Amino acid sequence: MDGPRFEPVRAVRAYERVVEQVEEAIEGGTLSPGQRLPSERELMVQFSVSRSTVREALRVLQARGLVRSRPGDPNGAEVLPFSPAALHKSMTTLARVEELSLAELVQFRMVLDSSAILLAARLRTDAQLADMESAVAGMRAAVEAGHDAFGEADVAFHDVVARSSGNKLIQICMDVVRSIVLKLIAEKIADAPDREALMRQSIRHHEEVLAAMRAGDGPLAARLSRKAMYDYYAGYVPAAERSSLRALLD
Amino acid sequence: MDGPRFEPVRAVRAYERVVEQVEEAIEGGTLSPGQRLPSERELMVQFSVSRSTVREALRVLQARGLVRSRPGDPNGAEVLPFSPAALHKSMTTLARVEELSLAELVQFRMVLDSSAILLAARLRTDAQLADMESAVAGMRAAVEAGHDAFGEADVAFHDVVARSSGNKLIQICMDVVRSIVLKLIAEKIADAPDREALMRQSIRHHEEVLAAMRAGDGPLAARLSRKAMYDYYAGYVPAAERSSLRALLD
DNA sequence: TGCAGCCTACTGGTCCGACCAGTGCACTAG
DNA sequence: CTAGTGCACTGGTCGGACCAGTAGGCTGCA
Repeated sequence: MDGPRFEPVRAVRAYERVVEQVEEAIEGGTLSPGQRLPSERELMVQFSVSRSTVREALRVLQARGLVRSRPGDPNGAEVLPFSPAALHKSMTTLARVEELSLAELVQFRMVLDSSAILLAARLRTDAQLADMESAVAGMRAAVEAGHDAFGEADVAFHDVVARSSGNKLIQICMDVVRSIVLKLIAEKIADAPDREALMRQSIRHHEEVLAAMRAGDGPLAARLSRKAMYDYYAGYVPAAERSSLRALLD
Repeated sequence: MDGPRFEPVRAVRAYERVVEQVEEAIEGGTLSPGQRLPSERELMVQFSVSRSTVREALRVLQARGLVRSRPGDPNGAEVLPFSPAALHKSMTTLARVEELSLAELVQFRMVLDSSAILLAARLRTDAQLADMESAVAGMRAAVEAGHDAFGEADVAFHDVVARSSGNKLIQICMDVVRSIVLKLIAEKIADAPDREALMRQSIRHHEEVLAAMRAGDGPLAARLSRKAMYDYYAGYVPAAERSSLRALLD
């Protein structure tokens, strides 16, 4: 026997215990979205801490996207429904701190997008397929309307696909990573010399993927989507890292 | 013309502007990990706000994993290197709020793991392959040593694979999702009646995957890994959702 | 009776000043 | 030269104060 092994009691600050309790109440369902927390002055009585402490705790909870408070609101802070905002934030930070290269982000998109397509090809409903059709139609219509509209239609297509995959985690991550990638290369895309040709090629690619999905051939659709994304983004990735992207092509 | 469209100026709180400035300094590289922020009393002079405001800002930055402060430290808060802790936290919340089912998490792991294996099969170095071999050897040795040791060896294997994929984002997401899944079913696994048989089957699966990677057959290795993970986890997933997992098998 | 407008009692946001328990460093006493 | 002791800081917490908002009840007019 080593004798009783005592853990070092790391000092736990007061506001942390407040955060903990509220967090458990929310995650445990005692507090559900839409409900209100007591006012700060009431909380400071219940927890018997000062208002500063209560407020620091609320700031943390707010940063985690769990609650929101509005000045002047006669009720206390509002418990929010979950939103991937916090996830989005931390992933964006990860990318911004330059820890992530564009190649890694694009590669991740290739993985997620093709997986979503594979799943959607097998699990989609007819209504969802129709939504995809109309999204591609929207892309066609947007060629003339300028680059912004085209981008939006493109995003709409991938959104439908992500929803059709039936996996919310894939959907959220795709959304997050896509917006990061688009922000990173927004100006480069706008300056592309042959924008219209790129758009038409992109539409052709989407039509091919869609056809494969309609036919129920998931693996083909997935393969086509990886190829399409490679063709679209490879130019923006430093040549040295392109081979790691090609490793995902068959 | 609609006339000039004015955006509603949503009230931006003082502490938010403090957060913003510090965040930009960190993400822009002006402040790099290991460096110290000025003390709270110094910050309140620089930003000309009260200490409460400074502290609320610091709480937010701390919640985002960007800084850490220690009581009594003669220097100010420390700028932290990026860690996926915040990512982990938000994804865990997402899972706890019951927004994410076990099936979705396992499915996501199947996608990420098989993609990492596909990439690793093509991009791995010989040293990394050797690490994988020894990880599997560790799994064999751990069968007798009990379930915890086996789990650790298993994790070690997948960690090497993730590193070998060359994609930090895949690596981080795998780590986060894996730990969430393992926590969700930890007790169920411990109670499994035929633990040893499961371990031996798992080892066989890993050996097959490893053989395919050694041979450079990425697609085969990826397919095997999806199958292996399905076999391992399907039992814990409600029957109704299993079909969505099978959609990833060929 | 009906409604427009004011009034009040709250809310959160910010500030100030104070105290405490830690920490590191310089200085002192041996 | 070193061991020990203060001191001057740090962050954590507290309490009180003021402000600009909001919502809902109340009043007074039509």
